[in-house]
Amino acid sequence: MDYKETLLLPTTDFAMRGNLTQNEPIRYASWYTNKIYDKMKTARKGAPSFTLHDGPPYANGHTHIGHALNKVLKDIIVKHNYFNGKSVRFTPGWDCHGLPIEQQVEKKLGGKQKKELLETAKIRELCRAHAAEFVDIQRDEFKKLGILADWENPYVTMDYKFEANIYRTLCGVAKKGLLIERSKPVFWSWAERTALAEAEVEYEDKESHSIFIAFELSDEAKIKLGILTKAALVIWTTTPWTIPANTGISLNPNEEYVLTTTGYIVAKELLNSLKEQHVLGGDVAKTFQATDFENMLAVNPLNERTSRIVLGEHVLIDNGTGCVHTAPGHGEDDYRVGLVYDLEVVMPVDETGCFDETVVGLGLIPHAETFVGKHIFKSNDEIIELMGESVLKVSKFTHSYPHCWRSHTPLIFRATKQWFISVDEKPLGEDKTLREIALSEVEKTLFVPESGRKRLTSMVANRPDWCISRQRDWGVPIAFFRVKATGEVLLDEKVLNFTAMIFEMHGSDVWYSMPIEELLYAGSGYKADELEKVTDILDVWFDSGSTWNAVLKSRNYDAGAYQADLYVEGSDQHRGWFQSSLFLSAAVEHKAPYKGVLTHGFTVDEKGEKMSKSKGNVVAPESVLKEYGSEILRLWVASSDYQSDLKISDGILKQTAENYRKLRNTFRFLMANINDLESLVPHAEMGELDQWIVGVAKKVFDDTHKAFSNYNFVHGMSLLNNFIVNELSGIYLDITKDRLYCDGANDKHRRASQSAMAIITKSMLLLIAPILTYTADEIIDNAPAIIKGDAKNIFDLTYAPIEAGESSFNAEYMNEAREGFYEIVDKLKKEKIIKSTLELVLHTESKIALDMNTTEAEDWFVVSGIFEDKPQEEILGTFKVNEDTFVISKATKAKCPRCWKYHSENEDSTCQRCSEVLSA
RNA sequence: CGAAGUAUAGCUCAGCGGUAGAGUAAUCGCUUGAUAAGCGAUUGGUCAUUAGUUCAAAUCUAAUUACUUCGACCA
Repeated sequence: MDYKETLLLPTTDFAMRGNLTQNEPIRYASWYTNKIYDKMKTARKGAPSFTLHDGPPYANGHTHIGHALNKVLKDIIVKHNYFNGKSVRFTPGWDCHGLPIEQQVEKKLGGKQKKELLETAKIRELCRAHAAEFVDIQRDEFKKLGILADWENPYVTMDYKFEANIYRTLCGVAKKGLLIERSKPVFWSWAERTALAEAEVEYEDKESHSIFIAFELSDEAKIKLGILTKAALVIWTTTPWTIPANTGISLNPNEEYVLTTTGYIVAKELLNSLKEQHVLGGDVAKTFQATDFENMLAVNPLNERTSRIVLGEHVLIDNGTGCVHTAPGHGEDDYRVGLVYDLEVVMPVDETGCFDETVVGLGLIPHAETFVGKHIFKSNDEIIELMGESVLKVSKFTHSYPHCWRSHTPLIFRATKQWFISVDEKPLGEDKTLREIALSEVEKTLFVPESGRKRLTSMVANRPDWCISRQRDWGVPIAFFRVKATGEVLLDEKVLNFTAMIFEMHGSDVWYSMPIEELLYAGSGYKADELEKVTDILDVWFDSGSTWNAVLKSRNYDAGAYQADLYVEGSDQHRGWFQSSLFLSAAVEHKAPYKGVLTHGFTVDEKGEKMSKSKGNVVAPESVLKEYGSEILRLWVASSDYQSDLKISDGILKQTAENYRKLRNTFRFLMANINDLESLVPHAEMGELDQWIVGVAKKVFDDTHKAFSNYNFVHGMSLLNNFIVNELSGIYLDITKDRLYCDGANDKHRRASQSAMAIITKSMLLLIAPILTYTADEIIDNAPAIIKGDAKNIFDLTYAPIEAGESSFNAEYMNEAREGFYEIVDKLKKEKIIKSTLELVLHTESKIALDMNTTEAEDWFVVSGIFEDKPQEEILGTFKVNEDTFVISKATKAKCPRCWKYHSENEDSTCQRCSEVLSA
């Protein structure tokens, strides 16, 4: 007789294989059509809230694996909070303005010349369309990852209302008195008449002058230094045309400088080299520290203007003279040191690269009138000539020099009027500066990992004023009116409010298309023809830095609360979004926009190297979805340590897929085993092993849950995985098979073990639901009522910790016994002495083993008996636990044909238990 | 060049002063009543390198190397 039919074998419709690549898109589509995100909001109405504020990716190009990591991580965190009963919001966003899009559009148009033929308004229209296209593309790509968010109402920084709110944030900063206008040098192409970005600069060879010039110390300085002779600092430069704009000379604060017998001052280190070059002669007359010269004055030999001696770490002593010509209007380092010493920014060059009236007004060059309108590069020789004997040496040489990438003409550094947010001013009504507010807010913020705090702190502490203006087309305009006559900017609140209102209705593009009179409200009292528009746009960091205001504080989105609970971005955003958001929020609201900041590393290949097309190690999200499915990608995110860089490769994904199968199959087996369970057996009535596994599960799930709540998913997943492999699947699910399959359906042992499994299944299901949401939802589709209740899908459920009572089971001892037993069993099997452990019985003096319920103890070892007396049969092996000996021998009874335990009187008849079950 | 982070078995990660751990992969075996599954056993590491502190270092300190990120018209 075949007894298989009389057993209660596991049954379920939940497939062993997920077939994820096929099935995920179907389920995801149903989530979106059934508006699951909205239902999640309804389900947690009135519950405590959790706001994760999404940082906007740039709406250009397809998403890569780094985007996928970022959004999946956010999704896991949001869902973890949701499944723990919180009311969650996740409004995704996109950054839409900025140069890269402008450049893409330019490329499509076929070059800058063609672009310049178009009106700014038309260019902006094309940029807008480009960004909109990629918002759609990226949104679809994110949705394929199973991310639940308000995809219908994302925030898009080019939306009219959004642009208006960026502008309002700017006005808010201005209202606090933190907005200032100041000159700052930028890369400038005089041929193209435009500022350039670093990426638009190419280095090419150029022939330049090499010129040494002596700046005589002022008489006052000489007196202070006790110098009676001629004494001139010698500077070296390759750009004679910047000498008119000289306002300082920089020395290295850590160097010694010498006065020569011939009356020149240079760095001691460089004296010999300068003598060899025949720049100057003589010997050391006197030695000084650089600091001796600080704030003293020298005289510019070209125009007799004074030049302040300052100290700067940027001064190198590997060439030149150690005395660096400093013109804050024409150099980045010069500008910075100039800020420290408050040097005057002189900038007498117009946008075409010619000297302007300034040279006359300030008397920068003798006979200045002849230089007005003259190109700077054509003025070099004349300027050198005008300095006469102060020029110690002139030569020419070829070096690598920045050039414009389009016109291939040499660039210059040119100071232009820019808008800054002053970091060291106090916002109106506050007694701390913006920087101090930001720093104290960083202290209050939660950082994951903690090292982010230090990183952000040092960046906030050291950053200069924030230059927020850009000379570009595609951005939110710094929409201020300037009075033509005075240059003064109108910050009239009513004017600003009206502009914001117009932007809200028509978008900020109208700044370019509408005439001034229409941009002013009726009855403003200002005359349009006396005003001009500021045409600069805002740095895109200002856009994203405003999202706390435009998204969380405005009522335009259902996006959660300001301050957000958490910001989650890559570690590069310490200098980006975390900082721009912090400063704007601190400026206007005097607090950080976030309570917590979580950063993750970058995705790299298996060797830890960054992905690049040329290396061929790029893992595209699309190919992962096609090969493995989004669940595998999500599990990869959860099982990787995101605090440092995340390695991904095909091999790593294969391993992740294996782990997924283990998880999936464990759930399948659990469900299959409890499919006929209708009510739970109380904990006190469970067997020792059931109580034990429930207790272990409780501990593990509590720890896992805690790890997840601390955003430590790697650790949680590893705890969970260990439990599943070792205790649950490895032991408990194996040793309870006899009672589940062979006992009567309603046998108490069977029902108790099923109850333990049901308790574990439900808790574990909700634990992994934030990560493997697709799978959890599929499980609910196939789950018995004892798990499912009246839930329609996984989103109807909430995680609850296991409530476990006492367990008397001595797990440590019994585990050791089990290991000792299986070592011997392995040998017996390899020697073909036995095929199954059920052929064996144990004899022991162990109180712990003997005190257990006999069936429970047999099942623990999967043997057919445990006895106190000595074996009659041949001893097959012995092992010890502590001082207790266990002896293994063959069972004396016959194999029951139904349950395979050696409990029968003969091989043809079933054992007593099975006989009873069969006759019932 | 400067700042920050990371480095433990082929892979993913624990351990963070007291004799190197788990899972996975690999190898071998059992099982066909979880079966494109399950169970067991075995192999595998100078804890990046070097030098210190200490009775004792994977763990603390310093330097070095490799990789990654950041270093303002660029998201």
